[in-house]
Formats: sequence, structure tokens, C-alpha cells
Amino acid sequence: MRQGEYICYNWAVPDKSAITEMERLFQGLADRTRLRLLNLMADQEVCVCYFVEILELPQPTISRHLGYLRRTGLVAARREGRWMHYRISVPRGRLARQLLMDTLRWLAADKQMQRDRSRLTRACCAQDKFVNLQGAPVPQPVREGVGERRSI
Amino acid sequence: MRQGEYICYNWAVPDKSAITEMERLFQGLADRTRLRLLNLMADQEVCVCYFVEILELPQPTISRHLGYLRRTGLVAARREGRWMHYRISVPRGRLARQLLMDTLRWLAADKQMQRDRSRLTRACCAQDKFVNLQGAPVPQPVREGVGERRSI
DNA sequence: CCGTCATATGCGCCAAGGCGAATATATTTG
DNA sequence: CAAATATATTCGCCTTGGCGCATATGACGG
Repeated sequence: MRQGEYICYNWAVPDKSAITEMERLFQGLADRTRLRLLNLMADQEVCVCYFVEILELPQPTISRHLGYLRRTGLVAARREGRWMHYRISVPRGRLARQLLMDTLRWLAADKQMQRDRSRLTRACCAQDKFVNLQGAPVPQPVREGVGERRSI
Repeated sequence: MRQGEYICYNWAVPDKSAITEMERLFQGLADRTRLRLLNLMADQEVCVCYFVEILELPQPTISRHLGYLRRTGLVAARREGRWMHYRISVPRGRLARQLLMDTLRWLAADKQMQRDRSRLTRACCAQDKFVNLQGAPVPQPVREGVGERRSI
């Protein structure tokens, strides 16, 4: 994988029927940790080390859940040197997109989710306070339309 | 349970945080059979025997999935004599409701789902053609606002 | 009350999913 | 190339979920 290129594991979906897509989407969303991850990515591209710092979960746990999200096509990943950046991969279909947006709105309304978000903001602004974030790339706002899904 | 009364198993949700509600909602939606069931209930209250007839799955399978849906609060049940009627239980929260509506819209756009629906329509109009539907109550359009969730 | 019909539930089996711990991989730096 | 860093994957364990099958429950009719 070349640097700066987004990837998405759509190859894992041999049956492309809408019903299978929905099943997989909901399976991807049906976990508290993954919802928290998505919430943090709602409008930013975020580096893995921040997830580990903010969610206070073991790094392999974070990585595994990001893997699930990748495989269900919900997020895309980009490598930058040692760092991996994750961002939400907006579905192409209108109805699927609508559904994901509703989910993100709902997440944004939740107390714990707001807490996670503000912790992320603080971590970015005072990066030097976090021993595990030294030199970590700051989350970048997602440019609309960039990084849309590309199958590999 | 008295006849004609709707029930919903919200008791199964001790932690009422939004995140738990979302997790449970998505778990409920993350199965092909349950999506097909919800699609058939989109704007009608439907009796179990129709589900068995239309989905062509064993009755215990149907019943178990209806049980999951009941326990996640996605549907409500009403008894009428020997028959059980199921209908979608619209969430109270605006964002959750929005999400469910989008899901139903998405289902309605799917080919297989449309096939299920038209099979249901046909079964209702020619009930006598189906040996397992003799005398079964015909699905009734859902009256808006009736049968909203009530915890027990 | 007994049989029947509609539906629900229990049981055993297998596959999938989540977790902690250890280890592997990829990239940069010296 | 070796060491360090960031991230991913593997393994073993346990829990959950779905299924087929058998059986239980609940309501009605005779």
C-alpha cells in the first residue's frame, strides 16, 4: 500500500445485495467500542495512537476493532510513516449514507460520546502532556468527497 | 398479558444510556431474517403465521427472531386468541426514530424485500390458497401513535 | 377435560465475536 | 543492519448467537 492512499476492504463482500450490505453495516455498528471509535472520527481523520489514549483500551483491542470497521467498509485507512490514520468511509448509496449520518448525529448527542470528543480535542491541543502522543500527527478535518471508498 | 395489549420488553435494559440503546438496536438489526421480518411489518401489524409462510423458514426460527426483536424493543406483540400480532415499536427518541425510518426506507428499496412484501400482499388476498393461513387474521395497517412502547 | 392449533422455549451443536497476552510486521532512525 | 516505534495479527479462552429438533405453553372448541 502506497503512502497517503486510502484503502477499503470491499473485497470481503462477494454478495453485493443490499440486504447483505445492511447486515454487515449493522454488525459493524453493533459494538460499543466501535461506536466510540466512529464518534471520534465523525469529522476528523484520526491517528490510532489517539484512540488508544482517549478510549483507554489496550492497543490490540483498538486495532482489532478498527480492523472490523475496515472489513465492513465503514472506515478507510491511510498510512503516513509509522502512523495509521483512520477516517469514516461514507457509503455511496444515498440510503446507506443517510443511515450512517443519523447514527453519527445520534452519537454526537450522547453524554459519554461528548466526553470522548472533548478529551480528544484536549489531547490534540496539549499533545506534550501525553507521553504516548509525542510527535503524533494531529487529527485533520475531513475534506468532503476526498477518500471515498475505493475497492482493492 | 391481557388480550389486545401491546407489550415490549424494555425491562431488559437496566443501563439506559444512549450508547447501550444504540448497541442493542444495531444488534437487533444485524441479521438478515430480522431485517426481512421488519420489512414485512413496515406499515402493517402482521400475524406470525404469515411470517412463516412468506419467509419459508421453520416456525421456531421465526419465533426466536421475533423474540430477539421484542427483547431489543424493536417490535411489540399483541395476542388475539391463538394468534400473535407483531408490529414495529417506534422508538421515542427523535434520533433513534429517524434511524429506524431510514432503515425501513432502505429495506423498501431492496429487490428481495419487495418480493417478500408482494408475496405477503398476495397471501392476504388469496388466503384460501395457503393451507397454513386458513382463518388467519389479515394484517392491519398500523394506526399512527397507537401501540407505542410501554415497558412492563 | 381433552384434543387441536398457534406460538414459544429448551437443548445440544457449531460458528462467530470479544478479550488478554504474546508476537509479528512495517517504518524510521542511528 | 540493528534498535526503536507504531500498528496489526495470532492464539487460546470464553461468551454469544443461530439452527434443528423436540417439547412446552396458551387458547379455543367439543
